[in-house]
Amino acid sequence: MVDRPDAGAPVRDDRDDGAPPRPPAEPRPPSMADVAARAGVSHQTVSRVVNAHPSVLPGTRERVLAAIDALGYRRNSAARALVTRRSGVLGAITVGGTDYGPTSTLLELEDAARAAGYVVTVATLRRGDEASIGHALDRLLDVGVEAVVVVAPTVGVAAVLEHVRASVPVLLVSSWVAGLQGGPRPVGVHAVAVGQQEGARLATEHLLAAGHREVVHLAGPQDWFDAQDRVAGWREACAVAGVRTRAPITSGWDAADGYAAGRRLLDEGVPSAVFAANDQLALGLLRALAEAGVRVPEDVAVVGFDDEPGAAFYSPPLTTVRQDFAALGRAALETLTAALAGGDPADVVLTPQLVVRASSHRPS
Amino acid sequence: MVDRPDAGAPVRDDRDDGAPPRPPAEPRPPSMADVAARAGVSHQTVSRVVNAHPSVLPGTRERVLAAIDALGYRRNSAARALVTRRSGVLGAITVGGTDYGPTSTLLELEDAARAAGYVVTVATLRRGDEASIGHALDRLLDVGVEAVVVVAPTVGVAAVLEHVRASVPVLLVSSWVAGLQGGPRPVGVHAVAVGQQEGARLATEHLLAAGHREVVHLAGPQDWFDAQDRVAGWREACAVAGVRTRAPITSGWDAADGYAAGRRLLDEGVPSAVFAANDQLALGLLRALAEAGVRVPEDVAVVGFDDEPGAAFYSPPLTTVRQDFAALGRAALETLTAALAGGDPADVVLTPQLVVRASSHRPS
DNA sequence: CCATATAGTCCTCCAAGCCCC
DNA sequence: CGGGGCTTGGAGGACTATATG
Repeated sequence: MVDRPDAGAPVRDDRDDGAPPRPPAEPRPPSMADVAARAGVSHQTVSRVVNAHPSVLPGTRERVLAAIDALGYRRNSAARALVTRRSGVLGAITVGGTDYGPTSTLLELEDAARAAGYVVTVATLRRGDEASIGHALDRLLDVGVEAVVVVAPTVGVAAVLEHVRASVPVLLVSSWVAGLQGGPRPVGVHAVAVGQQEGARLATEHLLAAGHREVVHLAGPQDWFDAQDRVAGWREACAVAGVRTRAPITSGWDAADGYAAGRRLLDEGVPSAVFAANDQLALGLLRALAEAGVRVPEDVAVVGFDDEPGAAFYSPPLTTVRQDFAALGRAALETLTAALAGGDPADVVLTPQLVVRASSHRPS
Repeated sequence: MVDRPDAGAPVRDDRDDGAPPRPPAEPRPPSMADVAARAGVSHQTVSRVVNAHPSVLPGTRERVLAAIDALGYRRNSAARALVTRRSGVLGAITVGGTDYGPTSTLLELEDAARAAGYVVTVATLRRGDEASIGHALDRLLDVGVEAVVVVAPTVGVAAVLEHVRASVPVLLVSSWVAGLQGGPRPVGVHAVAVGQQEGARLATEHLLAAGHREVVHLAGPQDWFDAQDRVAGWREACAVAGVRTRAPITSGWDAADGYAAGRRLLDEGVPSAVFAANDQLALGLLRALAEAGVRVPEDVAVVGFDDEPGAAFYSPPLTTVRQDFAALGRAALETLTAALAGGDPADVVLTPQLVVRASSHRPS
């Protein structure tokens, strides 16, 4: 229901000086001054109305709102950001393409951000190398984000964060402690995470409790903090149970990697239990085992990580570790708002949850 | 390597009038004027340098760059956007949570946008109802996006687009023609898509060519343009082959929906071929069939849509329709840049590709 | 050819003005 | 006549563009 911008607008009294005729200025969106003129008030009053300031008479407010509606006015975010020094924009860098974990985290983060009145600008990277992250960060800072969230960080962020020098708060969605061992954490850098190590421990303990004497780990790329943490949790659980470990099989995050690892296990000797670092790896593994006629869970028990949407429908349905991405997104935003308010919020670590399905049912 | 902002900065000669002492202003990021002062030039010259304007002496440029580096200056995007009327930001609305299609499209769009110097602000909606889309659009326009991309549109966008009245170009990633039947397309609204109807036809024809006399369609939610188009393609292929169709089984997009549909088929009578509207539906269907001891492809042939990352590793590996999301993202961005340049780019429809795997191998 | 001054962008904050009781 | 509620005008804010030295 938006009228044409100039419908009924008061005629501007162009000064009749000998100034050269202006070029036929391309249609400029209506400004606060236009609204003010139409409503017969000052631009300041219009500002008060749009910012819900109390000191405006109901009648005046009505007139202003009518003018706003008639002109189709929207306030100019650039001018607003310029003077308030606040853009209302958060930046998010995610690594890992369309993988379920990063995608869900971003989704929930954006949801929480929207609820808090922010908007999220993204840089979705395929690879987490230093250069990519550096460029992405630069871009985001260039467009004036108030804070940056790095989802699914790889070791490359460490070096990059030195460079940023905390011109805005930075939030890592990752277990920091395990990540950047050694160096002190730069100021202005915070962290929230679901306990990856704990999740891996849960998965491994589940298999060990079922009587398996060895749990092979199919690990993710080791330049990911999360992948490192999952290795650590697996190792820890095995150590506590006094079970020996072979070196984890390291690869990417994809089903194809899981399939390749499965082939390798079939060659080298199939263990009775495998903990895969994510569900896609587990899916590929399941496929390799099925092709070889190895039964799951009768011959091999398999556990994944993520509980991605299809996991309950794999063959067999996959036991896995679920992360509460919604809670993670909320925690991320709370941390960020606290940091933006000048505080120094503590890190948050959420607890993951084991979801038991058919792929791990029977001990050998 | 960023010095503290005021290191070595020239002392400002505060005027000695009786003005009240300013409050200890919170540390303001360095402005162009600060850089200019430090480099001993005017702010305009600094502007020239950062915008790679030719008319600057090499020596001057050096001094300015040194000052920029020393102060850790970055240009203020708000001020820049204010005067140029260009934010460098595109808005993207996606519907469908973490589903592979929308996610991939967004990823590739962002990639193309970055290459073109844009940054993308997202609103990731779970549901595509009118209110959600309307709010999301409002938010994006409020932060000053130059154009809006709507990924995976549902019928709700139609009404919303009336409302927007083309204050910025809008791009639908969807087959428009099939979508908003009837009403004329609003000006400033463009469309790019992978031919959904064609993809569905390819899938159905593949099954029919293998000798199946009936292809049951497991459809997606019918408030999605894409779901409607896939139904149309399936129907068209069946009609051409002179094969009768039962009403498609309509549901959501999830594996659980596919599973439920599978159970229903098991009750009502299992056809020899099923075309599922996406891979997750097919996955759920495969699971239901496997549980009932129905073999795929021996007893039932199954084809999906999307070729999501795990599809090649389902049991059995899934025949499906692949969409070139990278090309889609590029096409989207080309269309948008053309529209922003004042043109009226024609719609783009890309061709999908059938990927044949084990799930459809044998005719009955 | 290079550099500077000046105007203009649109908004928010601050101080001052108006009005009416 | 003075005060509170409502409104106004003017001063930035950081940058680009258009003349001017």
